[in-house]
Amino acid sequence: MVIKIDEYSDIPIYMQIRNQIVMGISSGELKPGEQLPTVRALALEIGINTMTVSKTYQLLKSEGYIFTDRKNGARVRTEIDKSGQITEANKAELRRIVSEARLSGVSKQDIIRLIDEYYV
Amino acid sequence: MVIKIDEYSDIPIYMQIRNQIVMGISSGELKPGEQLPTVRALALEIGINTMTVSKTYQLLKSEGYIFTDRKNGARVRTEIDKSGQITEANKAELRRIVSEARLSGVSKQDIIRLIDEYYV
Amino acid sequence: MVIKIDEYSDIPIYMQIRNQIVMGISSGELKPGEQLPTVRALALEIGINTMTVSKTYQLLKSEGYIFTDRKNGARVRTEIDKSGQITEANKAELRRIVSEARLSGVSKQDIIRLIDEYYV
Amino acid sequence: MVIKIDEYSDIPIYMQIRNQIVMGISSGELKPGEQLPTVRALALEIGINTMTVSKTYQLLKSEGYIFTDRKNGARVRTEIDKSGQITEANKAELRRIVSEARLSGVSKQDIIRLIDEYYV
DNA sequence: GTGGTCTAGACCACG
DNA sequence: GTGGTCTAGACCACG
Repeated sequence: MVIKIDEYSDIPIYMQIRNQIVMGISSGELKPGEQLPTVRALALEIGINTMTVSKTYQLLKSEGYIFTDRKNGARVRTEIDKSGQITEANKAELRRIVSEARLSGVSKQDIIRLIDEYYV
Repeated sequence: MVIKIDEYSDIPIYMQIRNQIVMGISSGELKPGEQLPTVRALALEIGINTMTVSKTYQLLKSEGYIFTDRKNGARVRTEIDKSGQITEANKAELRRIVSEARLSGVSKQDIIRLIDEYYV
Repeated sequence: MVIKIDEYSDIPIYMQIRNQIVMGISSGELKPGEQLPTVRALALEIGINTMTVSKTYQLLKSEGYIFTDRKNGARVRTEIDKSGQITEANKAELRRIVSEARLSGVSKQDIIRLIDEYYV
Repeated sequence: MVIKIDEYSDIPIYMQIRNQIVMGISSGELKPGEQLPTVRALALEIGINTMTVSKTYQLLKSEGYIFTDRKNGARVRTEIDKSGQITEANKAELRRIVSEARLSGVSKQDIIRLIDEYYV
């Protein structure tokens, strides 16, 4: 899986990587149990500090998306918590996005079409 | 309109205020042409510095949501730009949220139900 | 001559009026010697404070564009100073505008075409 | 690049800095990708508050002229948006300047000569 | 070390 | 009275 960093983005690098890995897991590009690159390898590949990748992995681990063992490094969890809930933070974000879209004249149908596209 | 600040949030105060005002305009709680509280009044009400509120108003102004004049203070714009487009940043956020929701076992229908609720 | 105020503009009202009168004189819409509306009449017409119009007239007077006498009120000067020079402030502004236009990919010809259009 | 502040100017300090940086980028004195001084360094050099410089950088960032990251500070963007358009505000300013110049007896050729000089 | 945020307090032009 | 600007100083996340 290729990680791409947008240097112009306001989103911190460690969070950009985290988001792309989460989306990779969701889309199936990263399979349950699949090995992630080592911190060192990914840092080298992207051209950033190992500390930054390490931060990403720790975050993903604390969120329950990956697990690490000493032998095999980081791997995608096979059983990701299915709370069936959207987090409060994400609900708030969603509401903000919908409000901004609506004010820009975007129809509800257009937003739903995007959901359709992203929910793979 | 009541502005509520979550002091533990990662979102900066000026941005929390901005988001709530944008959502207020979208929901109709804030009507086109309606007067916003003065910088000083809002700062006093929330218990924060006037500079912070001022930053919010300048942001909202630069985004075309409100305008200010020195006599009347800040007011909601009557004609907000209708690009008909969702910004790229919001699309990326939406995609992230959908991915996370899907991984948590949230159905597409549930997300669409939220869109329905927020798109007032 | 019709004065139009843009309430969304960052330019102070008194300056907006001043600019439109100067452009009116330059375009010939306001002839040398022509009577301007009284402070009170113009304020009423635009729907603003008389103080603001008064400020405009004092500025125009100090700049040598108009003169006032007790009998006839304000009139356009017949002999406006022909220094043959662009003010330093206007040169700086012109340079800024040209720089911004150039960075936006506007050609020199396009700018000159605008000069042509505005130099009536 | 040397930034010079005119403390007697009506133009706010943060805007004077902004204008000089934009003109520096346009003239090529500041190259794409080039590092800008840090907020602290520039504030110290000019003898103003860091907040003021910070405001300038945020403005330039929101306008798409520069970008910032926490590691390297601020840098000139390599791909500045080429709308190919002069903004409405700049057109209005240009029109005002042309009118004033014309009234001062400046010929159209003289103005075009200045455009020629500034469009580097 | 870097920019980003925030405070407390001040002065200013506009209207 | 209003927003706009600026200072001096502080703390923070990111990397």
